[in-house]
Amino acid sequence: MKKGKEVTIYDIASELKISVATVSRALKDDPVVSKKTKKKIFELAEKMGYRTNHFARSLRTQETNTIGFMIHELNSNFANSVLLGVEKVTTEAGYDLIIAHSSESYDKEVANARNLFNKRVDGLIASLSFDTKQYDHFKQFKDKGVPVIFFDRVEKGNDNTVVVIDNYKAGYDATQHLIDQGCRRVAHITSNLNRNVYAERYRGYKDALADNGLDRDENLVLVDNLSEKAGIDSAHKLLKQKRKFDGAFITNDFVAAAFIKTLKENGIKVPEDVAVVGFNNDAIAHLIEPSLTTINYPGIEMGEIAARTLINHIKGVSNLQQLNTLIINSDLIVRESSQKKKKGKV
Amino acid sequence: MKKGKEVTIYDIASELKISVATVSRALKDDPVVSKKTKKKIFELAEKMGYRTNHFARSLRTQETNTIGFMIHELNSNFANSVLLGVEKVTTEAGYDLIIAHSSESYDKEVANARNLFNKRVDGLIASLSFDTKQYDHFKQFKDKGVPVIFFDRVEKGNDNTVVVIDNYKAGYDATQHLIDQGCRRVAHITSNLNRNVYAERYRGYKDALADNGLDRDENLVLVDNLSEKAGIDSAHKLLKQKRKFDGAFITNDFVAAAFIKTLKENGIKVPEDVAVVGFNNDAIAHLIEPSLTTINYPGIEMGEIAARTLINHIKGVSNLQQLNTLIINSDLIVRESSQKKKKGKV
DNA sequence: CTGAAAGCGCTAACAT
DNA sequence: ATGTTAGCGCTTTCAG
Repeated sequence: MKKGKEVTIYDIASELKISVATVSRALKDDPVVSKKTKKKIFELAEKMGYRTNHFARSLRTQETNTIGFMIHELNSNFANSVLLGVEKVTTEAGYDLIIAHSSESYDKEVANARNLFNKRVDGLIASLSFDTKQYDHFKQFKDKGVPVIFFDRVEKGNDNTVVVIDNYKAGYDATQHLIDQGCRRVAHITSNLNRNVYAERYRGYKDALADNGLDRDENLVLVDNLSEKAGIDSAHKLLKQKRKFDGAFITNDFVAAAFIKTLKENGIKVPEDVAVVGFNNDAIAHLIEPSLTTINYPGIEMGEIAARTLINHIKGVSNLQQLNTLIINSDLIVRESSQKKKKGKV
Repeated sequence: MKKGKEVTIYDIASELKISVATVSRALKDDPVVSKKTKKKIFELAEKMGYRTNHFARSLRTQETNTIGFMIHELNSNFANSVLLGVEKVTTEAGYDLIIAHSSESYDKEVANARNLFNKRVDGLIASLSFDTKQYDHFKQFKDKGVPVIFFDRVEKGNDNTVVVIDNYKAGYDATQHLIDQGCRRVAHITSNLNRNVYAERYRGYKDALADNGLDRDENLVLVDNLSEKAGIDSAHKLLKQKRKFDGAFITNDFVAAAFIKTLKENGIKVPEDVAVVGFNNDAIAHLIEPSLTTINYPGIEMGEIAARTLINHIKGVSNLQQLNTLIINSDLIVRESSQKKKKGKV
């Protein structure tokens, strides 16, 4: 950027003895320009090493061709899957992506929102951090007419467009499956219940127990931070309780892996003594022993859908106002860790 | 961006009855502007909801404040760690990051390079894809004076600045460790030997064998694509060979996990029958059983160093020409999967 | 189908 | 310490 002169449309125009307007039009493939002049222009542009100046263009058009991606953290399989999906779609559509992650901090999330706002993204795809309870920092986008799509961790009870899975159903199915396997005291290890995803899964868990006439024991519900340590600690806590538990629905595969490992180290057999269901279907799920029953959470798909929906809205192909909630399929994948009854490999 | 008028420095200037130049200077915190006027300007800017127009600025200054990040793929732990490190540093320094991944394809890599070049990134951080054998697509950056730093998969034999670990040493240490544990026939599962990382690890492997007076059997060296399937297939291939093997140095933890799982399914004990060393120290390494001995490959650190070095160069604090190779520490982490002799948990 | 010219918002000489 | 002004490269009316 510093050395050497950049070729501009003026250089091309004067070389070809035509006007910059024509060059500008030709470069955008405007049908109003004749094939002949277009050809000349393209060839010379290529030859001279011309590259469009996106700043000049954005300055003029007031469009940035940039999409902001706000995520609670960047170091999980799920987060990366979503990013992968988003990146795929935005790249294909010719948009740049600015990534900002909050490390689960509300303050950082606010700062990121401000930054992306100042960078004038054309649209925003966001997942909330753990402790976000206020949503004023998204208002500036709405005020300016910048579309926002939430995914996974979404702001509930508002007219936002959100892309989610049916977390209630997933929680219900996971718990029901454990009950079907003969579990009567099912623990639930989850995270901040202010976030829709965990709240909904918890609700599914509770309803499944109730629907099967099982008592619920709040001592079996542990809220932690989805770290590996959380899995280890939770296992220890549950093992210390007098009343035994025979199943666990854990809202994250990594936590589940650490949990199972800890159980095994303490002589508890999985699934014989305790059946376990995880969440996400991370790659780790089928590599540990026993392989982990889990809920498939298709991050790539979620990212693709969020990005595609946003871009369609930006381009005016569709309208976000018309749709509020996009629900992506998620399924229970049964592997060894939960099969008390019919044992089998997957 | 579309609705509502944006506030510009002209609005602030006319409101305050001063010149735009002063406003511009004040906003950049230029010491030449008096404290008093600065204060007035900041307050009004805040009140009016002013936000700098980065396009106008970039158009003027010819600086984009953007850094390009080219990576071979985005779906590995290592890749994400590097991204995390890069993102941290660039964000702190006020740079935007444009991410482009090649999915291990040379053609895509070329296209990405072109795109980032056209977007006029101020600098580039890149890791090469599998089959990249030609490097012309990086020439355009050098010609324009845009600094490029390679990491991990680097272009060798050139005067590029590269950030790497000592792959030779890592390969040597891993192999030596297996030999120390009593292994005599050590397999090596690796990937495309055109890439420096795998070539160097292989060289370390060979030298360690030689230095210990062990024969090398090329049938024990398998080149594959780092997929999970590669781990499974490799295990089957090795098991089919008449001559037994008693150790394996595998250039990727995920492959190693699948490899070990396959061995176990075939009644082979790890580490008793076959000792295994992986590479990367992914989270999975200590969650599988037996826990996996591996080489710690600090991706976050690598990303941070690459980004910091690049930015220092851009800002003129230091000069890339002066340094060619930055080597990051990596160590062997001994866990259960390799300990034939003294068993112990980690 | 092509051209002339204004202007997007900012910065940096060059004045004062 | 502050002001004037040209110009970064592009798009887009408006005219022809």
